[in-house]
Amino acid sequence: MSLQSQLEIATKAIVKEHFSVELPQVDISLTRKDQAGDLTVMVFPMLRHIKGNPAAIGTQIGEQLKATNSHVADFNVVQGFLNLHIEPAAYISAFNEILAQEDYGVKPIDASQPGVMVEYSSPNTNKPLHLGHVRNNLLGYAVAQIVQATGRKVNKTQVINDRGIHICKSMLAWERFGNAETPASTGLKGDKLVGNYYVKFDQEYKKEIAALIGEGKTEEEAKKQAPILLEAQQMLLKWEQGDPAVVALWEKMNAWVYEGFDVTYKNLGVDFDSLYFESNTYLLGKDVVQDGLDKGVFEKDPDGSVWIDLTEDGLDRKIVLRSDGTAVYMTQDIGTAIQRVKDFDINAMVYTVGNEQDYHFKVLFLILKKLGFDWADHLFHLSYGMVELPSGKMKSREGTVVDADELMEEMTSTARDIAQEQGKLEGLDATEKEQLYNMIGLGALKYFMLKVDPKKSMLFDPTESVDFQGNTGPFIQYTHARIKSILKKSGFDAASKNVPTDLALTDKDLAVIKALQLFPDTIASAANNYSPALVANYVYELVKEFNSFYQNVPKIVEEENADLKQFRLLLCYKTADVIKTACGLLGIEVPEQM
RNA sequence: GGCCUCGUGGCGCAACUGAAUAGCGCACUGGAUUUCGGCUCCAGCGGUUACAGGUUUGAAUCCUGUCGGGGUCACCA
Repeated sequence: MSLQSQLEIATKAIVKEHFSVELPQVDISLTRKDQAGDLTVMVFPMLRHIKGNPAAIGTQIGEQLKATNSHVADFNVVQGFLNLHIEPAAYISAFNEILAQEDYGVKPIDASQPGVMVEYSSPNTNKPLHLGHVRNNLLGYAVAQIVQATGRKVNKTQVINDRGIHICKSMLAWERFGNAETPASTGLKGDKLVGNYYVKFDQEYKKEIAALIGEGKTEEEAKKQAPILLEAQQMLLKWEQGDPAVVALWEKMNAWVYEGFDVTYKNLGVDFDSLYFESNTYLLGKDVVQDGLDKGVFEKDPDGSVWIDLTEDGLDRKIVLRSDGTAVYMTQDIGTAIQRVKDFDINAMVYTVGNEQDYHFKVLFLILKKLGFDWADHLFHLSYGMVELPSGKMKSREGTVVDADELMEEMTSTARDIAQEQGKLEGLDATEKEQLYNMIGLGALKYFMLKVDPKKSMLFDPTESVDFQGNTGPFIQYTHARIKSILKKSGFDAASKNVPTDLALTDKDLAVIKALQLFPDTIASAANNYSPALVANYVYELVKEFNSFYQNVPKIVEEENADLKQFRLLLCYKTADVIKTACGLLGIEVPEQM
């Protein structure tokens, strides 16, 4: 149990004894650096339960804590802040506990409890993944890892939008202009090839529109009447009717896309435990509509369309079934959610989807709740903002798409330049070097994207992200590599893992222990908030604290006090370990040397 | 226009969800180390938290309004 938790319990007990009040919770935070003390008990929030002067209450609690708790060496009270001075020995024993844990910070999975499904990526199959997908994938994957680290089962999934007019457009253009090209014959990744034909379709479509306008039609008419579009719509109908030729083409081209996606996912370092194909799920949810009508949640209009009226909840009236009886997006999502709970042992779901769909998910979750599903309270829309580049905005419909593969390639290439110039790469063969460049380039990309609060739109600056200094992935990786180097040079032996509690430590030693101690709480909080940024910021803080220690402490390798030397090496060892684990949660690898 | 969301030093981001003098990185200025790794560390400069009210012992955070950016308002997905 962490020091904080122990002191929370102790404080509650004291308050109960001396003020006869049961506090629901006690806030204990790290003492600000400019104040004396280690941990601070917040007295202000107690004023709601205890009447009196905050300083006096603080003093009374402080005196009791000092008298009864061996960890508390002393205290001071400033206004409503009770600053506790903790015995160094308490930190040393905390550190000993940390050392004893193999997977410090990570809880083993409790298979008996229902899990969480985390959906991310969910691409369309008509074009390659782009910068927006990268943020989506990194966020979804990291959240999945973080939630899993708290001991919950996690199922990573994606909904593949494999049907619809968009893929028919690619299919049609390929059929017409493709000359039977294949990924094998062109050497192109399958998703790129199919994406090219999507672009080709659009070009032809625009030509036809221009021609029709030339014939005197309005733009609106032209857009609806362009022959190539009509043909694509025809193709979609045929697909829905199961036309063998169309289905075969559809299967062939989608297969190309999946091969391409697999490569991108592999390079990004993400994976999935299950897949949902929209071609299988797009009809789901219709049966629930009747159920909703019976329950009075939905209402039927005279034309046969079915709606839900959410005006009382401050939202709109939303359609859930068309007048021709076919499903809409919402119907499908309702059905898919229900299906997932049937398919897997889960009672919570996270949807990683851009913030342009905030409204959709608000409605979806509300409908599911009104339909009475008990798991509907545990749905979360991991909503994220757009990624912009220094040069301007990035969005697929504006044409200037940054391709995910190319982005990763560029990051690796930049990392290669920097590392070749200033890296320590002795003893690495060519393959290992390439792996390292890849690790650094991707680490830069991932860290930069994940350190930002998901819901905010962000600016991705590739150059800044690969900087070896500052708040970047490579800086963290570098620190890890350096620690490993120190351990190697020192002949460190991890077998002796017990630090004598009477060892005299400096503030810098203690500061690193304090930082290490925060790791489990950080993971818990990141999981509760579905926020990888908390983990990212934590690693950075830890790394800074370590560097400060490293700089201010005499050379460890030459330390003559054997106990102190071993302690400091253990501190290095465990710091490296936590950096690695924390980065792992973010999908970032850390090198042994760089 | 309605609804949602964001607005923090020149730039990029924090602030444990209401607490102390709003932190950090880049950039800029000085300094320390420069044989544990080229790095790193220490210090300085720089903010009326878009603006105006309000609630509170206490507000970047909650409420109201204004301004500005983004999103969304399909029997598309």
